[in-house]
Amino acid sequence: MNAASEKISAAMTGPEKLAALIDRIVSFTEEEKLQFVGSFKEAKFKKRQCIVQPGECAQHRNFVVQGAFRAYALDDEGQDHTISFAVEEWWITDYNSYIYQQPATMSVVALENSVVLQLDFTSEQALKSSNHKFETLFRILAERGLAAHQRRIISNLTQTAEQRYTYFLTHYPKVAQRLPQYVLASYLGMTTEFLSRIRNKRRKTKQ
Amino acid sequence: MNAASEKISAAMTGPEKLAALIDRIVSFTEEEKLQFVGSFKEAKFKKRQCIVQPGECAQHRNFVVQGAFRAYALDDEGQDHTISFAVEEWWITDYNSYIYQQPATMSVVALENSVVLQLDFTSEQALKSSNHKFETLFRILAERGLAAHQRRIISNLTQTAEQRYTYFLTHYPKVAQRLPQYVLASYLGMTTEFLSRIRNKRRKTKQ
DNA sequence: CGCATTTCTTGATGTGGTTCAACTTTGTGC
DNA sequence: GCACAAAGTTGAACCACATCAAGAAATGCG
Repeated sequence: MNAASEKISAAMTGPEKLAALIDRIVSFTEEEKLQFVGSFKEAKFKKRQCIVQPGECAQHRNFVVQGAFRAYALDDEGQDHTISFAVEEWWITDYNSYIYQQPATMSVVALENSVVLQLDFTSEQALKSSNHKFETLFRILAERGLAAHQRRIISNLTQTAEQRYTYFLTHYPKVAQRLPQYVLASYLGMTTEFLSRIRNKRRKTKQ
Repeated sequence: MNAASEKISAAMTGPEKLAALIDRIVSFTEEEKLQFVGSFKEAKFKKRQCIVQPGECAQHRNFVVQGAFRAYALDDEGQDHTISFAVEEWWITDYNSYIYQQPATMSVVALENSVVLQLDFTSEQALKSSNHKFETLFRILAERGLAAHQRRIISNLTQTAEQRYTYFLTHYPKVAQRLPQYVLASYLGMTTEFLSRIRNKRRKTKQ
């Protein structure tokens, strides 16, 4: 079976998921996939465990095999803001810290007991210089991330809290159910109280 | 003289600026720099001229040689929001449109009479596949853009309007003077009236 | 199971920032 | 250099969303 056409399913192992994912972005040989996936190490984290801490350098790019994580930062008043999150087959780290190898400004924690595949910075450099195709893969990942971040900035600037929630709900219905409300609220740039009110209001008008 | 150590100055030509810029990111031979820069075409735009329009595909990645541009989107009420801007030696386009080659959602317009070097999508693909180093260069540009966008999202989520303005002012004092106030205000996520009040208040408390 | 902790809800009140409108200043094309 | 357009200012009213507080529900864990 050709992994390029393979749908990623919960039944697959972590390495299988990762191999299938990269094969959909750039076409690889079996050996290349093995080399790529072999550069990652599996790690398990319990709920509330931290994989990146402010002040310390983000060592890894993390591919989520099972579970969920969120990255958050604190403001001057100690308020918590969700910068990004990740569920199965998504990536997460403090990119600013990872790519510049500087101390992180945010925390990344497990929201559930989770399994990830971790690629450390040095191994990533080795992969990229060993094969043009790996360089291409990371370039595409970065570009897509850039485009997604730009869409989020547009959404934050142009939409109201309720519009952002509605958008999220239609595009990520499963994730919206799975994330704790305070995580979703702070990701969308509002308080948990306000999101509660929005949901309440929508429940009433819907039926 | 080695371009890697060369400071970019207003006296340089567009191609010289571009060559110096890429050489600071990845080390290139003279031929490589010529090949890279040769793939760009110079174009001039008058103030208020549009280089990307909503509905049409962003054809180019634009390197600003002289002048200034801004990218903006309109919300449901027709309000104008500055998504990004660029002055000399910065890049600008609708990335989402450019990388996926889909219709743009935003407009990019010249804020002054300007000169740019334009790389069209097909030429960019050719460059990337012809040489691993070019692929690396674009990967690094995308990564840095991603990190910058993430910092902006954090700033929008965690800071007040005044804090964002203060931050901008200390980090980009010249740009802050050069951009029209309504552009800066909508970039920072506030109205031009409110930025006017912030500036006014700061003038009073400073002296 | 049962107790503690975390998460969510709801109301009352507060505020950072917007809106609208009228005016002043600055820039620009002919 | 004048006329008109574009950009910036100021005040008053308003609103989307935050804050605070207190209780209810859900979750986790010994």
